[in-house]
Amino acid sequence: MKITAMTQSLVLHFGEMGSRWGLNRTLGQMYAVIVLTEAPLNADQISEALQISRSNVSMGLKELKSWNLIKLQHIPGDRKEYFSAPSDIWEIARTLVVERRKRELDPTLSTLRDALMEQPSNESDEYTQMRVKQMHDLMEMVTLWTNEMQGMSSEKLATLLKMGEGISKILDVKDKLLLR
Amino acid sequence: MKITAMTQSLVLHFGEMGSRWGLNRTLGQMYAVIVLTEAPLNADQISEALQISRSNVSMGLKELKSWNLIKLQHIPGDRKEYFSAPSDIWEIARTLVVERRKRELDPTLSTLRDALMEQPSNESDEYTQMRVKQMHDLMEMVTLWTNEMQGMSSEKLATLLKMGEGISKILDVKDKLLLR
DNA sequence: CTGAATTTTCAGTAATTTGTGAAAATTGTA
DNA sequence: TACAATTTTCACAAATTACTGAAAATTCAG
Repeated sequence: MKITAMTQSLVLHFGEMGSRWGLNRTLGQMYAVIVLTEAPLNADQISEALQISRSNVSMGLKELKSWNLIKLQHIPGDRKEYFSAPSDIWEIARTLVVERRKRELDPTLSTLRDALMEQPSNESDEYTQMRVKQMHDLMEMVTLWTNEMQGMSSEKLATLLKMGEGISKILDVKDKLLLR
Repeated sequence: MKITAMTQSLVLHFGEMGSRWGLNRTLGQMYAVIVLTEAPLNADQISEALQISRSNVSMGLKELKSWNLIKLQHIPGDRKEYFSAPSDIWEIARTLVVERRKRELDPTLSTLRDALMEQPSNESDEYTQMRVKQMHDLMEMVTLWTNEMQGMSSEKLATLLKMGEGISKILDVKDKLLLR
């Protein structure tokens, strides 16, 4: 499959960024081409578009599946598997947030909890546990938020995010009008 | 410098996580020991605590400086440089968010803008641009939010984050009571 | 059930990233 | 200014991660 110059340059950029996003170059490129192309793509097309081996594509697809970022579909009369990204960009964002949380926060939260269970052996450990507690509480709040986000419709999420600079004011209003 | 068993196990964990956080193993370990230790540390102490070379510490500190994650201080009568993390965990979180945004979002936002300026050469490019527009708008909103976050006090940030499941309700209330 | 089409696995290699020691540069005090 | 203490740089080595082709496994139409 041939890709346009515009797609090509975007694909290269997302490849560069891939590693910063906890993926890697190839995964970034693969997801870019899938997201930016309207029609579902099969592995051979991706392999050709990105000039990477078929086996590399297979491994990449496996990874993208584990991130829940792609949808598998079949085309009548064609035995190949075709992949596409959700058409709703908010759905992609929601998925990314929750999957990153799983990978970046959950394991740490569990380790922090373990550390809090231990008996501090001296003042140094007491300070350490104090810090651990702070981190733990913060991360738990972030987890609550990402869970909340999962339950929100794309419309509501868009509204919330659009509030941007308004959020601080809403907080004030809430304090003043609703909770006292 | 000797570190306690508790700190040791936390340091190892943060090392593991380091790479998932856009840092790397050593950087994760270094920041962990700095955050979890009450007293400011010098490069030799870090080198000894983590069993890594002095030059590696130097490079790591350089990187942590570029992330604005550590504070340099001097101890009277000692020529060495000592480093510590902010005592306010929210300050650390704010810094992490803005620095990650700089590295993970800003460059992409700029690339997406460029792509939107181009003239689509066919329908395929038109679809691509539509997707690019969606991503661009979403990322711009996230940027707005992180900017907003920078201006918020730790107390306010904690209040906001604590709202957790309440956020959705606040949104509803805002719609009903305040904007009509 | 058979076999061609398709996908996955995996061992070896290639590419990239990280870590080290030695040397250079910088700092600050006497 | 001179020099010892300290930090930084950098070329190379070590470790890790990513990619490939070939072979194995799976799928499904006939």
